[in-house]
Amino acid sequence: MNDEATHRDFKNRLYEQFARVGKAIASPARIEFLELLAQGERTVDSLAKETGLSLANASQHLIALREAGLVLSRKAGLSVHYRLADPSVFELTRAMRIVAERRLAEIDRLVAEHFVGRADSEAVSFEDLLAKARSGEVVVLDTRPAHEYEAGHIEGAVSAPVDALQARLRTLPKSKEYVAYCRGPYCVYADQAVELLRANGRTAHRLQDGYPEWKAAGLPVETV
Amino acid sequence: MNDEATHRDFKNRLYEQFARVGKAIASPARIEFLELLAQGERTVDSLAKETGLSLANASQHLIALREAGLVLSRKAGLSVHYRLADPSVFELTRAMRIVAERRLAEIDRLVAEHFVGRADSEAVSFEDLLAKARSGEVVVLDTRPAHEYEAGHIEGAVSAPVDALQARLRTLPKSKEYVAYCRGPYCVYADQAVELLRANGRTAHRLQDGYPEWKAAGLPVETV
DNA sequence: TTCATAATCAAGAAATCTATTGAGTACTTG
DNA sequence: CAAGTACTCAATAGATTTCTTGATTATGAA
Repeated sequence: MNDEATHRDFKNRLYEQFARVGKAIASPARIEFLELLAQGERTVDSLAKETGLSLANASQHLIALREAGLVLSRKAGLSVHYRLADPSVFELTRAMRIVAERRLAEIDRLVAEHFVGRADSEAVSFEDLLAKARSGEVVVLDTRPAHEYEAGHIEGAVSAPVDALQARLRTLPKSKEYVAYCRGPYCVYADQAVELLRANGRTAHRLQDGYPEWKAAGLPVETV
Repeated sequence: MNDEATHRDFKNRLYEQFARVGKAIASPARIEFLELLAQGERTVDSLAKETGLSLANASQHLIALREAGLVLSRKAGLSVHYRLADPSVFELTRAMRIVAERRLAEIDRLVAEHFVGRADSEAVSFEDLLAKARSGEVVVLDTRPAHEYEAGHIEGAVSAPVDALQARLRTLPKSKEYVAYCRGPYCVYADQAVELLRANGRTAHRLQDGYPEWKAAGLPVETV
């Protein structure tokens, strides 16, 4: 087929290409962007503001992600909207997260410290939610910012951004059961919502994972 | 739960941990090591020789992988043996490969150039092989170096390193059908074996993927 | 004990990556 | 058209990564 030297050269070039993808997820800032983009399309400006990075810096990171093939962009008016290029990109971030969770003790320490009092046993699994949803007794609350809800949410979920939840309490009857979700396993919006709801006499639980995981599992979603 | 600043700090620390894993797969050399380690345990020296890196350099990369939690090591006599720390590490490399294949045109170009004449349609899928194996008419050839076969191989496969295949031809009757596999989709040993077998009047096909993929799929494996 | 081997450590040069700053471009609005 | 906004580009300092070289440690063999 090919000689030894040619083959070594091929391998080197191939691994170099794979490494382009690896390098893309080698920076905390870019990993955070990928997590936010897993919720839906976002502009450079909005990503920069949410993460606290300067606009120029955010732009450079996004360009790096685009050059590694992980995201795509489109220009609309003044803004440039970035989005994940392929579902496989979310799978990659998930694979990275799983390795980190299994192998880095530091993660356990951080999570235990930050989510004091969060009992994993209280979280509702996707199967549980699907079963409850059929019974009609459960209200699913999307606690992410409104624009993320609009970009896509769990079928039948109601937008209830955690900032605005207090004001919406009147519209949430005590007779119902609530399940709150947000961006993913480390997102706190759902936890905060559950806390607030319980403090106000509602029955509420957190969904085990977030919207991107739900969507990746092929479960029903809705876009406005 | 926690205030805004504390939460930002938690996120930063968390993404930093994820990035440790990302950084580990951001180097072509380390990616190659992970692919080799997916075949089974190997010593620093053997990895250095196979990849052409200096011993010190190989050692440093392996230490970096260990510190990121991706591999484990054990000392036996003079040698230190490294191995993948967890099946999730192979899944991570696979996720990276899939993103690269889907998103980087350069990969298609490289593969098309290097594997001239390789028809993907000729490859045998895992299901095909399982069906054929039951009929008993197929011989499965492991074309990797002997020590990789010994570290673990597809159940029922015969070790037939491609270097030694010519000499073994006499023991391979023309009446049988052969399926050759090796390290993975970009490994050429199986292609070379198929070529040699066909040139000598045998019916031979390449298996679609390699041993690590077979094992990850939960299909039957054997260790000596 | 002496020697050889396998691996790691330590130090340094070169390359690469990251964040910042300031300028420049494209587009929208008044 | 002028002003403002969103983004990118270009240049740069500082940090990090990579590879090399030579020394050091640990183990096994003679």
